Amino acid sequence: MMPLNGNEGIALYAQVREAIREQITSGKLKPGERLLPEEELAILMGASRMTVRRGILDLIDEGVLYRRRGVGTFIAHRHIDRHHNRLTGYFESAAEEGFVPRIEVLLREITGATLMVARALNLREDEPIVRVRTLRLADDQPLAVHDEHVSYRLYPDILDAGIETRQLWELLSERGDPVRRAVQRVEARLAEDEIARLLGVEEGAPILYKLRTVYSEDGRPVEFAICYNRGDRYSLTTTLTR
Amino acid sequence: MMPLNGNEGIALYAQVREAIREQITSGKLKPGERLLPEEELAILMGASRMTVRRGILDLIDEGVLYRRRGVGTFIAHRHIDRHHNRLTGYFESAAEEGFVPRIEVLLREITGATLMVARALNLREDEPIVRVRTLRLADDQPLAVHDEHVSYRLYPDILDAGIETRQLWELLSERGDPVRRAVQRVEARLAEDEIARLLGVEEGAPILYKLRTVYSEDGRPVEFAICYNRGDRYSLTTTLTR
DNA sequence: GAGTGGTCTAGACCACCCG
DNA sequence: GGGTGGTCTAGACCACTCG
Repeated sequence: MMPLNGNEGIALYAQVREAIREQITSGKLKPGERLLPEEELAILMGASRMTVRRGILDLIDEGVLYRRRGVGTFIAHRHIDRHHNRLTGYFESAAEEGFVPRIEVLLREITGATLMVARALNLREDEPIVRVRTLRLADDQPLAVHDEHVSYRLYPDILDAGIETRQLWELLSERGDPVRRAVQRVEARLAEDEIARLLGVEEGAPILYKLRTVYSEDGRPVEFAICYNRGDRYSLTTTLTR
Repeated sequence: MMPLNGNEGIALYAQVREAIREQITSGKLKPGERLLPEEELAILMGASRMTVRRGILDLIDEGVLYRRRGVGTFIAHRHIDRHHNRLTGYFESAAEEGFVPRIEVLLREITGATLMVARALNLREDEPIVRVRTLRLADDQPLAVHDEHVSYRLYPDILDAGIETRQLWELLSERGDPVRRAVQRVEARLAEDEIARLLGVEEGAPILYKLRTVYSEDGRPVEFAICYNRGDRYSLTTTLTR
């Protein structure tokens, strides 16, 4: 472990974190081996113990390291294990997973909130909302139908903003409501007439049905989506921690 | 915000965190309002700024607070928003969600790893594994069929340990491999003959199909499960963060 | 008892945002 | 320019684990 070279503009704890990560990915530190104690790392890297510690804690959070009190900090096996709980847009996901994304707008309207939508968005029933129904295609094959809802009062001009090529909440971010987290629930269902037709599957084909509420930084719900995903082409991965 | 009373044995930052949380849940601090600056809180609560900060950061992680650089720390709306990414056992979940859990062991055997199992557990194909198939019931209604797999070499005596009433990985924890995280993938599928019969549904009924690999603290995969969940009774909730 | 991580302090300087 | 959070320091004491 060498002293850190002066990467100016990057926080020291981040440099510590990446230096340790580099030692692992380069194979100088192997799974199961013990990391040097915080104190020694601090001296070697020319940082305070608290700073080294912060870098280490980041890596523990990622599952790259683990520690046992009174014993030491160790390199975990299988640090391939990414977090799968990042909120990403359709185009981002496509870039990561390597497919060509396309979105077709099937419907856009201003209508009254159903009870389910109203509850999710913290509105009263029948309050005006913008509803956009889109078909999402991956490599030109239908993947999902989304029904997205936002409050019309909060975002009266959202329909003019190029929904064809952007995820709705990317637009919301630019309007001063940066989305920060989402809660989604999935179920298995069967395709019914219209959804089956749109997705190009038989009626009774399996559908991963997903309800997603997206919250802005300040904790307000800003978007609610009902998603019908083709069971044969769509799966969802999650990381759980104890 | 009062000075902390001497709750001995509890870390000061945790007391800070809970004191702030209490101010929010009791309504003394309302959504959208600004929290006192770190410096002032430190003085009021009789702790150092770094300690107060740590408590605040915990709450930000939970989505209870949010902050803007150079501006302040604010109380988020809707702090109902729990993290849904906690790895819990069937009996824990039942206690939280309020149903009566029951597990019936359908099959237990020592067999060779299929390719899928071997890949997940980092073994070679045909290496001996313990396989346990269980039926999980909620309020005496079938909910899911699980096929759980662990390495026979690592846990030769796992079959003697009361799988009927315990989740497999709870036993693993007691054997010195505390489970720490899991990665699971879900898809929608249709029930086929045997699974349909076991779950008490028609063939072609929707099934939430889940593959779950559970990792121990040190990052080794310790358990791999294939789960068939009844689509009409089972849903899965996840929190995503940006 | 020696070594480790867990907590905590009382400062400090900086970057950012606002009026 | 004044207030905020973001980073960083150089110590300190404690709790836990292990031989």
